[in-house]
Amino acid sequence: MALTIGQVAKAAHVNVETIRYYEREGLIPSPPRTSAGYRQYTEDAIRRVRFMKRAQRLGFTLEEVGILLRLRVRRGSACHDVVAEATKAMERIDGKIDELHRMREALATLVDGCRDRRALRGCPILDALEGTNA
Amino acid sequence: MALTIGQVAKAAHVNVETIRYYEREGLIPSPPRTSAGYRQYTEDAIRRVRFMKRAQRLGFTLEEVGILLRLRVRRGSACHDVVAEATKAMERIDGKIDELHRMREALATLVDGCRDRRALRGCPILDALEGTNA
DNA sequence: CTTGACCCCGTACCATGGTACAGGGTGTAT
DNA sequence: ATACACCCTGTACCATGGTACGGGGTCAAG
Repeated sequence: MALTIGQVAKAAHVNVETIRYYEREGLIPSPPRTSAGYRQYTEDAIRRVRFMKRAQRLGFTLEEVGILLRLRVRRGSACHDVVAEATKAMERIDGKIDELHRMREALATLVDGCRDRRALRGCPILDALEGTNA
Repeated sequence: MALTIGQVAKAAHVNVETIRYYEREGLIPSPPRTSAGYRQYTEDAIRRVRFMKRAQRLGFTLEEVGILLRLRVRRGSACHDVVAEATKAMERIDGKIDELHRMREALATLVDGCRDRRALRGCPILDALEGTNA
């Protein structure tokens, strides 16, 4: 049995309006409707919305999320483009992972300093990120 | 010699208005002024702004960035709170890193599928993230 | 057969994070 | 001494990503 918009929203921990907003923006496909006009979703919609929220928390815009969601292998078609786009995305992800590792390091330094009751001069967070690429 | 707002903006690759905005929002300290009222920054301001932009790209809000920037060891003071806050931040960072690794995996799967000219059914990005915590 | 929880559409509004003037002063190079 | 790039304040505006109505239809339970 198909899911209503309310069920999808609940499962994905978002507002009903958010799902309609995504549909308006073309980020999730318009689902089939019942004769009364109710949207009918499958489980896939839940996964999709969860993915969108996850990606947003990682600093991707909805536009970027849309690009990721449209990446899929269609037979005989634009494989080259898919690989190119996916590769670009992977590079950006690697960059993010690196930056997060550096931030983590900085915080660890801060905690250590605190634990040792050593006075740290300056701001370790800034210090630890010193000299990284703009 | 002190830096003008324009020099800081250029070095941090942001707009002059952005720096004034951060100051209004209390995210960077109000710098001293010349007798003519010009703001006088040090190199530190550049690092600070760069850090803010970096953190934003990683999905932190300016408010969260503000909390991170205020984390530092002050002698004799609230070490416990600093450790607690830093630990929380580290956990959130670890979560982000995990999610990014999963996204990366998903993209790698997609690229492999393309390279092998195998037809993948469904969307590998969604599939690879299946069953992860909401 | 009505009540309550849910759905529809449309439009307006909101918070965050800036960006863009307008109107005026500064500083230095020629 | 005048031009030009830069600084100041204030206020208005903008894009993104939603959120909140208002006015109305739907459907299952009692």
